[in-house]
Amino acid sequence: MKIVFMGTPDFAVPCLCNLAESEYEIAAVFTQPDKPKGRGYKMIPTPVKAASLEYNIPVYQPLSLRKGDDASNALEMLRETNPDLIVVVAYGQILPKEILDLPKYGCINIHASLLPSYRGAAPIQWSVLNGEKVTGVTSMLMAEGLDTGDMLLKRETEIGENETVSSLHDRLSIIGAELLIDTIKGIEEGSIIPEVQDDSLSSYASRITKDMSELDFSKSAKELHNIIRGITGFTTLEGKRLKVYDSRITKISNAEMFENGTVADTNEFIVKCGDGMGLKFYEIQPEGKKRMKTEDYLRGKKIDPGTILGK
RNA sequence: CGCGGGAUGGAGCAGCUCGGUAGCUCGUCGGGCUCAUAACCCGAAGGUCGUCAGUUCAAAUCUGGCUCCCGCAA
Repeated sequence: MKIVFMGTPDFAVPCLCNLAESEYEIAAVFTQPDKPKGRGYKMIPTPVKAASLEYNIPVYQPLSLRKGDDASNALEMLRETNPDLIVVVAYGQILPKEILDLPKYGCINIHASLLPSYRGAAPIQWSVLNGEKVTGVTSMLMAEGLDTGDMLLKRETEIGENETVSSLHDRLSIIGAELLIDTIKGIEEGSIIPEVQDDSLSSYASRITKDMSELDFSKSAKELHNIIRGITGFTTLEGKRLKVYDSRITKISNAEMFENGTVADTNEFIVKCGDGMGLKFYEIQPEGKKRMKTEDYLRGKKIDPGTILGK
């Protein structure tokens, strides 16, 4: 079985590695072009590119698969390669019909949700954001619509009450890598019966934007906790940005004494939220500093009683 | 050369403006108190103040270069 792999971020790397170490042949890897990123606008290779180079697999980075010279070159290259299967994992580009129809077994995709729920760009974040208790990974045959193809295999996993997006992401990426191998085996053996998605049950996980992660303390502690877990919250403390990576919901006494967003307990960094519950910050990152446990932060920094966040 | 913050015993910080004895909150180790303890008391170890050079009688502190970390923006 000759395979072409398409993927870009960290999530796709375990899939690529599993495949590279399997009996299957990866003829080529497609990933998004390097872009100037980060401080100083340095060019950073995508995680999938970095991994591909480790395995000495040729990497292609067309600007687009749908239009321009890059697209026609890519199509031509794919025709020459003539893969039996194209595997797409968080590639970040839409595949045109000519490519979808090209491989003998078609194109399959690994998606980090239990389809038809959370189709789209940010399924992991949204499942945490919405406080879901269960999520999973689905493999599917790709169709022209976004994550609408027929489903092949699924695997579930529970989301812990205080689980953060990073641990869930890592777990799903491992599960996805296993599911990918199982799916390919199943396709070869012809043992999988594709299942059509019920569009009436579908939901869409749109891209996450900056403003969504700003902590608004008029919201309930639970909502804020989910934002922190799902997309990392931020607020301001004494005019400086404070990222919040991990938190716990707690009760606070005399909640009515405090305005929303007040640090009700300065020894533990518990903040009063809109529903009268408290949110204890567990892991934070002040501007210009490293990410650290709140416990460590408070050893050096004393918060003035009555401090209100976000102002 | 996109804008900005930072590097001080194991952790988190202060000290730098106005150069001259290394500080704070913890942790660690030893001892004490206690039925007991993460509580309390006493004591100890542990730092060439990121790195290289310069100014100076004297540099954590002033000047310049370098390395690494981080926030914003993309």
